[in-house]
Amino acid sequence: MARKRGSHADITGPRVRAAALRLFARDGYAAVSMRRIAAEVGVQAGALYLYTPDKQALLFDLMQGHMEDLLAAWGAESQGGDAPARLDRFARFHVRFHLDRPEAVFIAFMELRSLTPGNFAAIAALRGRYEAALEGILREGVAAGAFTVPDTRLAAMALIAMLTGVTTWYREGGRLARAEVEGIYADMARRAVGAG
Amino acid sequence: MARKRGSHADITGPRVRAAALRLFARDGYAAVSMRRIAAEVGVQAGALYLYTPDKQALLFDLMQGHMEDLLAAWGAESQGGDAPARLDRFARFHVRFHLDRPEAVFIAFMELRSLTPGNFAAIAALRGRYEAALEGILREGVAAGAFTVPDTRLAAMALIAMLTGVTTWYREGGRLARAEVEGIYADMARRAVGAG
DNA sequence: GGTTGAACTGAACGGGTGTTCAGATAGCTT
DNA sequence: AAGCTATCTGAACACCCGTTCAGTTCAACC
Repeated sequence: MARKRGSHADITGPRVRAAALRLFARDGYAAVSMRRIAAEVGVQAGALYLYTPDKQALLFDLMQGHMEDLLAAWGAESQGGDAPARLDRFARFHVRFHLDRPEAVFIAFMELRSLTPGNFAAIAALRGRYEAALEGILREGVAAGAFTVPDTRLAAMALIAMLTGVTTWYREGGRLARAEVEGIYADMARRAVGAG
Repeated sequence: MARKRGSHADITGPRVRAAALRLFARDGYAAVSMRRIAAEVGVQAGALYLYTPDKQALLFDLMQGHMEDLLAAWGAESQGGDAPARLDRFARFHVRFHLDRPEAVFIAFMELRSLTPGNFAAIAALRGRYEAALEGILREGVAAGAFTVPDTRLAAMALIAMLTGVTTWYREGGRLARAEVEGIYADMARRAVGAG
């Protein structure tokens, strides 16, 4: 047999990435085989190589796309306001963004070690830009006397870890609504840096 | 060939666990082969099965041991004091304990999905007890009017995520000493829950 | 100093891995 | 209606996987 009915690159390509995202998030990059991804898409393993040069590139593209989405989304939302206002927006944005794409977040965090050195460096650089964005807000707040933090780098890492952690326990339809969760995290972040 | 010179179960057993810990933490459970672990110990793959029934049990034992160590260590340190004092001790303890065993922490956090359902439930239960310990402190503090937290469960998860995050960036011999890091994290935790 | 048994080897088992590629087909273009 | 090409199959490649086990060797005991 050969070409399937109604098959199309525009359809299969995204389906390959979606299947890879789901499976990498659930079982981990190393534990997922190309055959498994292909089965999810309803195709033979060889067909995947029409859409990715290899398995590593599939992972890298997912992670890079996620980090670029993250930076672009924050870039669109970050402008204006003083440090406390921007920290509040950052916290809410971070929680919202991460709750919207738990699988991509999970992969971006867990599969760094599955990247080849070159790919790792590229993702680490993108991540560094995001961390620097938060640290910039903290430095600005410290300079303006609005925040009390002995070390802005440490505080930025601590806040990001705290906020990202929401994905480990939050379940849709649970006790708390998204908006409440956003608000509570933003409050904790604000207080953690000593803002009134 | 067969038995090595000076070989002994008392020596090889711990070496197997140490090698597995190191490799699982670095490359991930699924990405590490039994042959790789064996090579690290200086033994053939078959010999590993004198020390573990299978690969899954090797992972489970490492994780269970870590969680039990964690609970026992906190149990020995938790007694006495009011809620703010206990929260301070918890934060410092958590940071210190995690900085002492970054590899075990990494595995306990990352490899939950590599566990069989039964083993997962066992580890999740241990983890739940630890989270409950912190939540207990928070509830006590709220009842005494010392903390302001709208949701103790959320706050407990947020604090643990924040504190555990120290392992992702802290490097020995870096800019900050351990004691400083402990103190800063404890301050952030205290303020995050609205304690004076 | 001979015997025993714990510790380990090395080969094998069936099956899975990422990746390649010649060949087949479905749908678009002309 | 014919031809073309993007899309996909199915088999094969060389290699790695976790696990088992008969056989070998060394250290400790009697």
